[in-house]
Amino acid sequence: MQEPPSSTPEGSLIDPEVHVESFRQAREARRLELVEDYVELIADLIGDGGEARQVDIAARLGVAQPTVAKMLKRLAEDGLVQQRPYRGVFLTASGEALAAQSRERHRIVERFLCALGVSPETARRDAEGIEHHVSAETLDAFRRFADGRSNA
Amino acid sequence: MQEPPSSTPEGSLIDPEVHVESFRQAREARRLELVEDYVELIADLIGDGGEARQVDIAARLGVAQPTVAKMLKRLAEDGLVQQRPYRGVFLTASGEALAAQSRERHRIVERFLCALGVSPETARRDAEGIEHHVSAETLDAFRRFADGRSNA
DNA sequence: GCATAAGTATAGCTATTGCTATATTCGACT
DNA sequence: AGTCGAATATAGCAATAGCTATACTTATGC
Ligand SMILES: [Mn+2]
Ligand SMILES: [Mn+2]
Ligand SMILES: [Mn+2]
Ligand SMILES: [Mn+2]
Repeated sequence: MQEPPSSTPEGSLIDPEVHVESFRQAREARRLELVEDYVELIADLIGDGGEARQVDIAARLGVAQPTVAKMLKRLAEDGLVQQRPYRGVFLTASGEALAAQSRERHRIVERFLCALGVSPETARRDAEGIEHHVSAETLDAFRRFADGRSNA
Repeated sequence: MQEPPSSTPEGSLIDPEVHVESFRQAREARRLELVEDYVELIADLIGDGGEARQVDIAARLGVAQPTVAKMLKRLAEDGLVQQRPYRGVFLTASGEALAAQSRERHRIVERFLCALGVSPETARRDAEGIEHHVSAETLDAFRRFADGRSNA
């Protein structure tokens, strides 16, 4: 069941080796989703209140505190955050870099959806998931569109 | 920029109870991603070659065959597919319904990205992930934009 | 200074999604 | 019919991401 030339009836399917690239990219993006959301949220909490506590992270993510504790340990192992026991968590240089990048992309995606005519509430909700699957090229298209709409 | 009263320094953070809604929606979408991709792919394989075999599903998703076998068992338990041992897998009525809906949304997202000026290759890759996080309202905006561009 | 509340750490559980290795079955060809 | 390669089934492992329950530490109020 491969059919390189052209003999099959319906043709909604592309080449398997091309098809698999999309799924691989989506899986990779899914793998990074949580990390990006965490560092972005930590950066926001520090910027807003000077510190990022587990309870606040847990409340905003909608998960239990031990879930946050476990993830912070992993982020620390990955060199993205530095945590002091029974204290808040802080971003390392690479953590800050990833946070800044994630936040900027998030901002652009949300602004783009609004520019397209989506309500602010829906734009906020959908952007939280969409942001992680937007490539540099698509992000550029989003940015251009949103800029064009606000200037016009 | 929320701060109903006004006391904290920076204000990039919204109300926690509003914030958590976005994360919950994204988590729920992530939970359904794989199921949607599977039924959509199975529908395409059946439409293209008359059957959906584990090897072909695995090759297109870029995962190992036992990974597919395990997922098919779960889809069968959920009543989305029907599998005959050592034979291909087929969609139930609800499986077909979910597949049709997922495929349509996928198609609209990819077409939208192309209409926005993104290259077909990037549109294909990004759509594979973005599709799962697009709400009905956003999908409608995508559809309108793409229709407008093709008519103009 | 101490009691108590709040926050954090830790243990242990489950479900999901991937993998490799191997046994079994099916199908096709001689 | 028997053989052999391809496909499937199954077992067992690991990482991720969630949970509850509970112990421990810190901070606050009196
Ligand atoms: Mn984000
Ligand atoms: Mn997000
Ligand atoms: Mn799809
Ligand atoms: Mn997809």
